[in-house]
Amino acid sequence: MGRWEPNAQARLRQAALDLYSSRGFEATTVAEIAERAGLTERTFFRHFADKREVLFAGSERLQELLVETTAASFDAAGPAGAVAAAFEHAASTYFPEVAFSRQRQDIIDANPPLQERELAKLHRVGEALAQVLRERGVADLSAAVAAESGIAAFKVAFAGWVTDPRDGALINHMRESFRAQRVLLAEPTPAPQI
Amino acid sequence: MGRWEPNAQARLRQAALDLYSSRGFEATTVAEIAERAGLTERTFFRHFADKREVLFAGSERLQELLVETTAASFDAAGPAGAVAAAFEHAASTYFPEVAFSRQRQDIIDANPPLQERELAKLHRVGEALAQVLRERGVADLSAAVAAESGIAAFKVAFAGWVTDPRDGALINHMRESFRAQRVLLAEPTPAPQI
DNA sequence: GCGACGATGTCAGCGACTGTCATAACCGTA
DNA sequence: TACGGTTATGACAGTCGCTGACATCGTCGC
Repeated sequence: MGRWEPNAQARLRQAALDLYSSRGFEATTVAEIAERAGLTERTFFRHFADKREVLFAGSERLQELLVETTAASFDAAGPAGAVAAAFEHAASTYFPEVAFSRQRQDIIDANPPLQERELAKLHRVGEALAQVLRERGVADLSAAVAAESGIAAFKVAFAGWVTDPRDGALINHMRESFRAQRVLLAEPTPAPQI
Repeated sequence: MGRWEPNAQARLRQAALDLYSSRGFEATTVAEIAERAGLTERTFFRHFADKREVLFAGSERLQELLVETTAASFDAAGPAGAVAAAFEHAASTYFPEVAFSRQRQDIIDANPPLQERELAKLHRVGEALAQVLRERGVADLSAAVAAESGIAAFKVAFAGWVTDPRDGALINHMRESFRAQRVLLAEPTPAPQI
């Protein structure tokens, strides 16, 4: 396929991860990444849209997975239930080892530009899930709220998992997070006026 | 204050908004903005951290407001209730006219980099609200979930408002969104296994 | 008036990202 | 085996966002 060695993209990703971890994201130039991978800067930008995207390539898979499982469990679980079920299913099948996720998250947490990209990816996932719900007859408002609320619970669960892996597998954090959400919002306190 | 004319920052912001609206965000260079404001590119970056920040300067005010009102209504409303109350209060006091918000949102919606920045700002608001709750004895998990869920409802409400202003004031969208969230998550459907 | 201080201008430079064209490897086909 | 088409890469130039360093202008207190 490539000109010389195979797996150009994988080599670029590995080189980027190494440098981001050691020198830091900002202090790493794309030229350095390319050089370490035995390629040129221009080639880097043919494989990744920008310097941040290296860390997020493959996230479409997660979105597809969530869309599929949400659609699959919608009839039985309803909007919010289907979204929760999808995230819990993904928690036990999609995510790599804690150690890897942790290393990746450390890089992201240390760099605002990367956090922005991560949030944007999650937001797109939310839009995709809302779309699934809408296609199944859920009203616009409810669909959006169910999807965004699912994202909210996921964010918290994932953050808790990488922060404190000794609490157990991601699936446990996920269940806890969704449960806490139900408990908190089930309280019959209509927001009072100020 | 300034060297020549006053209100340098306001002039820069206005110039940026005009150009972003007419030519588009990408097609506008910082040099053009500065020139239109009668200043230099370097001065632009003394007033705004980057090209995107022009659209988000002042968002600290919203965060402060939300933090204050969440703290104020916590005792009476509890975690989720206080967050909801804060957003509903902000909805009726903070946000400018629909027309202005709409124009601004059009710019943001048309440019992924700006969406990223907006999501990042909202995320920081969520962190601040979670911090408020934690300081009042709410457990980490519950605090984070309550705050993030509030952000979720707010996002939906705001999007609905700027999309369909004929549905009424932002406060109405906000109440509807939080109500929908309570209804959706109150359904006694524990997420079933897949 | 004079000196401290804050805001602006000027200049040089790095690095992310893009467009364009040339070139080297791969693939099927004759 | 030679050939032509396709695809990935290299090479080069250029734009633009953004920063550091230093000079300069205006304002304010004395």
